[in-house]
Parts: sequence; C-alpha cells; structure tokens
Amino acid sequence: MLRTHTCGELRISDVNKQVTLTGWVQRPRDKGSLLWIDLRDRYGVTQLFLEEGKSDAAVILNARKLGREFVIQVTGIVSERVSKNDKMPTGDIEIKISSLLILNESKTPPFTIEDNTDGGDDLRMKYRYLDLRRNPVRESLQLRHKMAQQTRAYLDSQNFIEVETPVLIKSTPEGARDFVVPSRMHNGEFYALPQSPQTFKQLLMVSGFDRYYQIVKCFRDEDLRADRQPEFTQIDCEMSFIEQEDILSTFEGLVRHLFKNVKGLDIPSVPRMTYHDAMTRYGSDKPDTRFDMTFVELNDVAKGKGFVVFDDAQLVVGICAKGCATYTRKQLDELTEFVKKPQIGAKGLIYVRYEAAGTLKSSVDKFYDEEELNSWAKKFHAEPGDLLLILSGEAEKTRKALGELRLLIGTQLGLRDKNKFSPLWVLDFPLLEWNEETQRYHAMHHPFTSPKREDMHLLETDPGKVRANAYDLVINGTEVGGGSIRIHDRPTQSLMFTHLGFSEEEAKKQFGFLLDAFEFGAPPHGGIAFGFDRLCSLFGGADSIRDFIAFPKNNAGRDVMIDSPSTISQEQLKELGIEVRI
RNA sequence: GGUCUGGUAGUUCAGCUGGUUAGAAUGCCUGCCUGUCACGCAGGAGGUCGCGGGUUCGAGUCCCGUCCAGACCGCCA
Repeated sequence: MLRTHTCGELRISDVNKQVTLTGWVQRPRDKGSLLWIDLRDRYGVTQLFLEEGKSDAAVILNARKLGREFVIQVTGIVSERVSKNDKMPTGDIEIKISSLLILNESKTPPFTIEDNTDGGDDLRMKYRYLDLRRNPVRESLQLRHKMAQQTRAYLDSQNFIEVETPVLIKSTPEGARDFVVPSRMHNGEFYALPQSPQTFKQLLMVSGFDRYYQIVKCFRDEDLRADRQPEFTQIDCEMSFIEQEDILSTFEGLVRHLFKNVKGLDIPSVPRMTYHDAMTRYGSDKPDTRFDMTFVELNDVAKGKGFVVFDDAQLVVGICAKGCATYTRKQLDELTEFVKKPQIGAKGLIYVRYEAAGTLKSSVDKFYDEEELNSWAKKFHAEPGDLLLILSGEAEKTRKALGELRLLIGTQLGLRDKNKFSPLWVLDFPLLEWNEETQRYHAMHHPFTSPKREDMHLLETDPGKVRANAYDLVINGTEVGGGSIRIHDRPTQSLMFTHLGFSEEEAKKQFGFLLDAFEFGAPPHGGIAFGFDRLCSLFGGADSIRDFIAFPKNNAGRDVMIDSPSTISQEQLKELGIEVRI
C-alpha cells in the first residue's frame, strides 16, 4: 500500500501519529514562510503543512513545484492546527510533512475541480474523467451504487433471482428502433441489442424461475432528451402465479424500501389512479401529484352563450391558480404565449380574475356576466385572489395543453419541491393506440400485454377502447416504471399479433419461440421494469440523468470523450461483408 | 424531421440602435507575504469574436449558409 490512511479519515484523536497519504493536489497555498497543500482523494481533503526553517528545505523546494492535480505521496506527523476549520471534517488537524514524492505530474486542468466548477457541459464531457473527480458527480454515482445495492437487497429478500439475459439478440419490428450489430460469421445477418429483456424474462417464467430480476442495460436507437440516453439501465422484474395486485404491492415495497434505506424517508402507501382519471384531471398519463390544481370542465356553463370559440369547442376546461389574481397583463400575455407555442398548441388562453374584493374580471366579459362567471368560480371552488385559466378545443389536445400550463403554474408557485416525493400508480392503460403514420393500431405498452377480460369483446368493434392490465409508477410527474400482466397462452397471443397487423408467418418468424413456449405450460405471469437512471436522478434531485451515468452520451448520441460513433477500417467492413455508401 | 437558445481570453461570461486599441472575473506566469483554507497584495502574458459567404466607408454586432452544444416537439413496443 502506498498509503496508511485516506484523506478523509484523520481526526484530532490521531495527533502525533506518523502517516503516509496519497492523493491529488487540490490547491497549494504558499504564504512565503508557511506553505499549505490541500490533498484530495475520494474520501475527503486533508491539509498538509510546511514551515520555512522547521520543515526539510528540500521538501519545501519540491512542494513549490506542485501544481493543481499533481499526484503525490507524503509522509508526516498528524498535528493539531493552530487555526482550525470547522467547515471540513479533517479541519482540526494537518500533516507536518517530512517527505514528499511526486507520483505523477499533471497539466493544468481545463476547468477547476471544484463543486461549483467553471467548466461548461461540453468541456466536462470531453474530460469526463476529471469531471468525475468533483464531489457532486462522484456523489451521484455513489447514490446510484447505493440504489443498486438496496434494490438487490430487497428483491433478494423477496426470493427474486438475478439472471443475465443475452445482449446480442434479434431485431424486432415493433417499438423503438434497434441498434444492430453485423455478424462476421454470417455476412448479411445482424444481431440487435435488446430494447428490454422482455421475451427472455417471460421465457424464464415458462422455465419456472418464478421471480426474476436483473439490473440490465437496454438500448434504443431513438432521439435523446435530458432524461433519455441511447443505452440506459432498467431494473427488470417478472413474477409468476400472481395478479396485478401482487405486482403493485411487491414493487410498492421496493419503492418504499429505497426511500427508507437510501433517503431515510418513510413514504405512505402509494395512491392509485386510472389512466382515464389521470388524463381528465391532469391532462397527462404521468401527473405530478405534488400539487392539486386539477382540471374543471366547463362545457355545461360556458357553452351556448354566444362566445363562438367555446361554442365550437369539444371541450372547455380550466385550472384554478391559487392567489394569482394579481398577475399582471404582462404575466398573462406570457402565459398565453406559452400555451400558443407550437409544442403546446393551444389557440389562446381565457382568464378570469377573482379579485380580492370579490369581483370577477375576465377576458370574455363581453359574453359572460358576473353571475355566470360566479358560477364558474364555484365549480373551481375558487376564492377571492385566485385566477382561473381556461383553454378550449379538441378534447385530448386541450387537456394536454392545459396539463403543460398546470406544470408551468406549479413551477411558478414553487409547488414542485425537489425534496418532496409523490409516487402514484397509474392503472388501466389502453391496450392499443392509433398511429397516424402507419395507419394502424400499435401496442401502447408492448404486444405481450394482456387485455382486460371484460374489454375483450371490444377488440373487434372499438380496439382503442380496450383497456390493458398495464400500470405505470409515476413519481413527481416522471414515469419511473411500467409493466403489465402478460398474455400466457398461444391463442390470445396470436390474436394480439393479428390485431397489431402481423400475418401468421410474420408472428411465427419474429416470436415463434415465445408462441411455442406458451404451448409448454406457461404459467400466468406479469412484471415491471424501472428506469434505473431516472430513478437515481429523481432521488438525487436532478433534472438530467447524465450525472448519474459515469460516461454518458451527448444530445446527439455522441460520446465526445472517446469520439464515438466512429468509422471502422476497410478490413473490418470487408470481413463483415458491409459496404458503406454516404 | 422540426422549433427555440447559445458559440467572444485556458474557463465562465459582458460587449447597447454597426463606429477609436474587444472588456470583467477566474485560471496561468513572476514577485512579496508567519496560520491560510474561495488566502491576500503588486505586476505580467493570454483573442482567427465557431467556420464560410454577403450587405456596408466600416461587422463580435445585420443577413444567408454551415458546424458544434443545450432544451423541447415528433419519435421513445
């Protein structure tokens, strides 16, 4: 060992011990005849001390050569400081060093290795190995480690077995685009990287493994977001001989275990809401339930009074922004601009001020008298001082737009506290959703999801109305997990494939192995998968998942440090039987 | 595929309706400093204003194109 202690552990009780430390030079402070060096490693910072006339002159000379991020080994005596620093755990002591060895020099780093670095994202990613020396990023990865450990501890305690599934698998037409890997031994053929281990975990259920989990990398070749990477990690789980209720209670248990053991938080049992209610009350299938501000529909009181915009609308719906009646014209204009952005897509925004004096002022006073506005306010349970914000139009789009406005107001009112956690189960998702581009129904979750028995008859007549045994776990408006009770018999699975537009042959070619397996005693089963990166970032109070991944990709799916993706040699291409045309 | 924001010193940024020699902070270098810990003080070096084209007497500033980064929409079974 090159060291006797780490830079984070020495205390006043260690005074007079001779120790050897190693680490990186955080910052030398040369005060002429006194010289300090902050020595840093993963565990903390310890101050080294040299004094002209008392310390070895050669050591002092050597110490004056040190720059930031030099790697050194020092030996010395732990001493009580003359002036202590109560901001650091090792602040009572310093090491009076008698020898100093430079293990490796360092160029001046392109940004400061400090909690509040001066480095921009671009630079930090290019020199990620330096960025990872900074406390906040290191702590994020430590949190991730703890989350993984606690996940394994809980699932192990519940009899789950971790099984690894293959990474080189088969491309499937449904869902996200696959990353593909060319085969050298079979020119013209390709593996695909898994978007999830879905079919394998179902096969493990057929094998009788009963309770499976895996913390596993998944891959999707789709555009990125702050919370979406092309390779990401899931806590992937599956159980046999269970019903939806068993899944919900088992994984509610996981979530509460994690909050308890990672954050020290006792969270109450997780409330449940149907997809339908989530959409009509929050305009989202992943509502942020840290605050209320639920939707109030006004069709019955707002239509038929000569205001054409409302009369022509399928839906008139609004929210009540508590205490916002004092919003200025400018603020209201900004809200209007917000909802009119192409991404939001509303045509305009109607407001009603319930002024502190009790009077009602609206942008549609021409069409509605005070009494009518009063009846609106009653529906909102509004009080003097509140502001009603109302949108209208085609039902689904209007709800989504209002959902976005609700989140904006929630943010403006400070109702979205990062330290508050509000988990929610969203249940009864639709089985299918219409895709405009392909002009057919797609599986909303995936094609192995079972329909609700009582909705089966709608498959022929109104496929969009069929509900699935599918559920999502939402925390603070972020979808952190989702799953379903699966189909476990061949006829139903074949029927599903038919409804998704697969021919008998296609279904056999793509998923024949699964259909075959279902004929050998497949048990009833279901499961769930959690987005591990997202869950970590949520626990860490961050908006982006990137600092919870050691070496993330950028906005364009590029790793700017190793510079990937990149071209490959002609020899490699030839071996793979691939010709590249650009 | 689309919308928006940004790109100026090693770094983070300022730079007004186009107008003298492009600034600040920090970092870096030199010197001074006996209790610093974001040490302090004095001095110094450091710029192809992302790239290409255009408008103009004159462009960091305006216009077009392009590259890079970030956020979002589409997409993400």
